Amino acid sequence: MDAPDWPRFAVTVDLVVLTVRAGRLHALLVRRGEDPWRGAWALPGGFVRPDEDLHDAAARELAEETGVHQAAGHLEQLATYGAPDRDPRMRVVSVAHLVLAPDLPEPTAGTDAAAAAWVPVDEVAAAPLAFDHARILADGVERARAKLEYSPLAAAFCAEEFTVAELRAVYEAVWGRTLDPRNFHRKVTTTPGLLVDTGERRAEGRGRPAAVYRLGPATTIAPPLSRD
Amino acid sequence: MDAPDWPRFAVTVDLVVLTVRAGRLHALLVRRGEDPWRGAWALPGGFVRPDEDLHDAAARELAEETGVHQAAGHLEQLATYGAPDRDPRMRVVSVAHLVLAPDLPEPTAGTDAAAAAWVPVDEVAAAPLAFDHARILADGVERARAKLEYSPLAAAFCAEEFTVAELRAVYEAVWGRTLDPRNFHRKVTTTPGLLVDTGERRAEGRGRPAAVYRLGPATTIAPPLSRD
DNA sequence: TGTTTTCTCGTCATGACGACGATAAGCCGC
DNA sequence: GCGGCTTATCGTCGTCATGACGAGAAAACA
Repeated sequence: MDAPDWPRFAVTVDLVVLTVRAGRLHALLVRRGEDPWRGAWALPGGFVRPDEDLHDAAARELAEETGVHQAAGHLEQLATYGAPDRDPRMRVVSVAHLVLAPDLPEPTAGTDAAAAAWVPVDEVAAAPLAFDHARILADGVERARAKLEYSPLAAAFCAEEFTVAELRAVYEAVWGRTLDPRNFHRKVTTTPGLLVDTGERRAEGRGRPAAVYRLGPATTIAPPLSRD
Repeated sequence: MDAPDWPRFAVTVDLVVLTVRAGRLHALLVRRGEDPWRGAWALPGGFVRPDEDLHDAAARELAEETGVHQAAGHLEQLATYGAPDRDPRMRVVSVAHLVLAPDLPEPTAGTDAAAAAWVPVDEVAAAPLAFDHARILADGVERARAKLEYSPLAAAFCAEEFTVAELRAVYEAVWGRTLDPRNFHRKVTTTPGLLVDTGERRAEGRGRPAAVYRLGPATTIAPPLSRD
């Protein structure tokens, strides 16, 4: 009755892993060791196992291939890419996921990948990506930029405790523009439930020490911040 | 070299088809004619063909199974659902799509489906859906509600030419709340590029005839409408 | 002890919005 | 034809959020 004559596909997860380093938005890329696209940069990813949920597969590949453990940070599904010719070997449907991670101490400690590197997203155009990964990366970056407007997701780029200036630096790096420190401070500190003051304060070198906050229970920023 | 030992999955598309009828948001559901879940309501959908893009598969299934041609309306990818046990027969990964369609003259002229019907979304809870389709439908409805805030997508529920009152009726049906006609009128008519006045006006029974508009080139509504 | 740097609080004008009044322009029943 | 009803459209007003910017607070540095 259940004749297995349905078309069969390979299903993979691809990962758009973003972080903020040195004031710039970076993506995690790996260098391919096999054909096709041998030697080209690609998004980390791999095949989904037979009894594995998509989300679990993404988290596993993240840990396996990049050494990034999703303890901190944020993982969400991005979109699915399934053009018939996107992989010349076979029919592959890839469920792309978006990861926002704080800048890790171990930058590219990959177990599996030939080489992994953080690449500034505005320099990726110079190094063509394998398959349709350029499009996937662009979609992931756009999703991240959009979500910072109305969600507290910027904190996923920070440590658990952070200052307003650190949070603002995330926005400036992701959006590629400067924000007025005073208006930004007013916005994030007066949005109810967004930030919780830990009472501590921290001096980052020069200047007056900043209050240290932790993320509050708010899930949205309404009205949103605007990137214009 | 390419040993075909990768896990193989069946890939389907499922459709969340929404329309506004009689002032209420409806979803298009089909009644299943096969086990499992025989006799239960389900989302329309089907298997992706070996050489077919995901978007094309969704459009094909929409036409085949529901008789809805996507000439008017809007089709976008929603999300992908791939829990290992979501279908007891086999490992199925489903790429859900969201369709927003104007109220069609032929409501449920299905070619393939045993029975298809428009069901008000707030009555779906009374009739449990097959598989994880309740979750998919909820995600689709939430996506539609959210997108009306900042995009001109409400017009996808209308004919090509429409009045401000018709557009407002869409918002009220999708959001399940009333909006002030005067403030709504001000918002949509003063947002640059959102509406183009056709010069015509149309009398819908009682009351002063309304100006007839067509969608303009604007792609976003900023600042957004708020559903509170 | 200044000077610089950064954090934080205020001020002010502008713009968008919710609540609502008022007018315009068509139906309907008599 | 004439009010009455209904809907569309235009205005007004107070409130709130915002961008631009001034100014004080609190540290490091010379």
